Amino acid sequence: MPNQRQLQKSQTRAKVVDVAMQVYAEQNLSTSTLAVAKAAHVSHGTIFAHFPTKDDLLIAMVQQVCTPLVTATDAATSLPDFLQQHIAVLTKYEALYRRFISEQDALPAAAKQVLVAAQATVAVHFQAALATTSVKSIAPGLLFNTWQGLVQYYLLNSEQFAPTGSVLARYGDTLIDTFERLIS
Amino acid sequence: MPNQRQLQKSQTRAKVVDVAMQVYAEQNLSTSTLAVAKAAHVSHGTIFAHFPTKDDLLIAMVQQVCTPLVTATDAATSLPDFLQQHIAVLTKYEALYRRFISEQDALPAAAKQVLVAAQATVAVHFQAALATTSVKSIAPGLLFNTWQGLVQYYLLNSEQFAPTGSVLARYGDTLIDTFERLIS
DNA sequence: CATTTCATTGAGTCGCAACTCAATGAAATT
DNA sequence: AATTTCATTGAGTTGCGACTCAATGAAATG
Repeated sequence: MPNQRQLQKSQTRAKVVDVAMQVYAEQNLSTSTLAVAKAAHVSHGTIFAHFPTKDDLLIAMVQQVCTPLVTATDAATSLPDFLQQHIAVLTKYEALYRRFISEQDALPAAAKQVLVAAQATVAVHFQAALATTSVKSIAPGLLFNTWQGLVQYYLLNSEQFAPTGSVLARYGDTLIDTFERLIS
Repeated sequence: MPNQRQLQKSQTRAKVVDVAMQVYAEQNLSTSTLAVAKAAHVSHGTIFAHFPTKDDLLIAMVQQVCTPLVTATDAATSLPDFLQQHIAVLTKYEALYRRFISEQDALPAAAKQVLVAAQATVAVHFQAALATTSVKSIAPGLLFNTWQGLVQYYLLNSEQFAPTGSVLARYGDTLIDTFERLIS
């Protein structure tokens, strides 16, 4: 029984989160809430009518990104498949995900926890996928960290690797290939 | 002919940089210059008498860290030696170096350039060291990025890997061992 | 139709951080 | 000894960002 008011409210909230994700994908996390309000064509006060603090808005954004990460990697059937899926989702949220990992200290503790929890789950999915392949005698945890490190390294330095456009679109396949060679 | 005044001035400057490095190793880069002044037991104005802007102070700090990185890795004679040296220097500046890579967007462009240039030089040293060993047929650049990614991954997530104390002191050897196995 | 609810507004408050500058006094110069 | 230089000081200025709240008017309710 969503009446017109409730509908309007939830739409506004969704719009704010959506626009905030675009804004923070392009500008750093200390960008003002006023800038978000302007981009979303709502008043500054509206932001705070929906999110008590800026931190709460950030948390909502982090959740929005982490959910697909977890579900996509869960569906993976093999290691190559996992790597593909992982890159695919990250590519979709590339710019914003990059902010999250590179400006972790600007995130509230609660958001960090969400990020860490998601990463842990992805690690579990990695190891499940890994079990289908035979690899070197290296602890699976270290293999995951190597993979994650490699991907994040390209993300963090995307300005050098791909000054314009998506690093992962450009180097995703290379990264997958390199990792598969390393562990075989 | 360093005057007493000139001596005093350069000492003050050195002290400010030194203390700033300690402060920013512990707190994020948006920590106020006033906090640095207090920690260094100088007035707030003194900071700006030596550094026109906060950015200039940050640049001085980045240079202070990058110099030993470049010189230490230059001296490396073999790949294992390189990895050792690299970890050794990073361990010394661990907390601060972590800030630099994790809060790059808080750094002025000039500081970023210094960081990027240093990294490029270290990469060259890596490849020189790599030439002494025979490894898989993977582009040397990708191998370096894998190594760098692995190390930075541990640094960025040091809170999880080593909540108290140095991650590299604890995992440096593991990282070296893992990397050497991967490429052999 | 009258009354109440409530999402939205935007001007205003509060606090903090970078940066300024006239004043101070000790060292350098004459 | 008198005068000048200059490193240092810290109270003050400026700007900006998060957050508040009384007002508004359209939708819900009776």
